[in-house]
Formats: sequence, structure tokens, C-alpha cells
Amino acid sequence: MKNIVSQYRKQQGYSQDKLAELLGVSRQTIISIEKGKYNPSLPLAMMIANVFQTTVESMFTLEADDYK
Amino acid sequence: MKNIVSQYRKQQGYSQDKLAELLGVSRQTIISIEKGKYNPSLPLAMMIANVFQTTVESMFTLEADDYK
DNA sequence: GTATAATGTAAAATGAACTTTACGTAAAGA
DNA sequence: TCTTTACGTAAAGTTCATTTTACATTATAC
Repeated sequence: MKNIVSQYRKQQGYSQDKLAELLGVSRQTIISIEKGKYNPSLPLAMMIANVFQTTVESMFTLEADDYK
Repeated sequence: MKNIVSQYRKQQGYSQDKLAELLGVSRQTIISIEKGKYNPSLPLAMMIANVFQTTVESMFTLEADDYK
């Protein structure tokens, strides 16, 4: 999985802290998602897309090796 | 989270077993998702949407109480 | 040059997603 | 009636998503 969360976040001028707060998650969660350490849960992914008024598919892209 | 996976699946004439096989997951996983026992991971949700040639957003919908 | 803000790392703990196995039920057909 | 197909439940185990805490780095700004 790739994602462009940090691009959207910076476009909006949000810090990681601010985004975490908007989403109701910890800052660690944002860092880990942006750095690709793990994938967000589905509801979190949808909330991230919502915050930036876009779709899950335009924010996150599947890669060959993510079968799960 | 609500989802309409079983509707799409039946429209395509797939059994739960067949869908599980197409996705590379167990039948239990399909049952549990359809019954709302838990949410799929993000990559799995995207693969489900792909199989039915639709989007994550049209397959899964956030509800008030899913903040994560 | 010291405070502050933003980003990062690491590790331990919890809960959720997923697998495997095994068993139960119901319908459909030969 | 026996077999097969589809759907469901339950429980134990593994891995992954998320939190919390604590500390490190870098840049800016005063």
C-alpha cells in the first residue's frame, strides 16, 4: 500500500498533531501511516479521505504484495 | 460500519467460498465481514471493491460510532 | 543560546483482523 | 435417504493496528 496522506496534509497546512486531533487518533498513528509502517483500519482510512474531501482510492493505492 | 458485500456477491452469483477464494482469504473472513462481526483491513476492503468493480465508499459506509 | 514547534524512533501493552479446525443446520437433487 | 452445497457458530492462535510514554533531532525565532 502506498498513500499520499502527508501531501494532502501539507496542502492543508496541518501538522501531524493537528490532523491526529481532527481524526481523534494519536500522533503516532499519523506518523506510522504516513511512513508506511502500517495501514490504517478501514474506518480510519475513510475518515482520512473525508477530512481531505477525497476518496479512499485516491488517497491509498494497492500494491502487488498487499493481499490482505 | 455498514457494508453491502453480500448484495454484490449475490448479484454476481458467487458463494462465500468462491469469493473467499477469489480474494485469497478464508471463508470465515467473508462470513464475519458480511455479518458485521468486524471490518476488513484496508487492503482487503480495496480488493473487495475491485472484485466487484466498485469503490470502497459505495461498498462500505461509515456510521456515527466508528471513529476508528 | 535557549525556548518552542514539528517530526521522528522505540518499546510495551491492548484489541482487532484473520486463519484454521471442527461442528451444526437447512435446502436441493439424484 | 444420502450426498452435496451453502451458510453459520465457536474457540484458539497469530499478526497487525493503535495507544501511551519517553526521548532525539532539526529548524525557527526571540
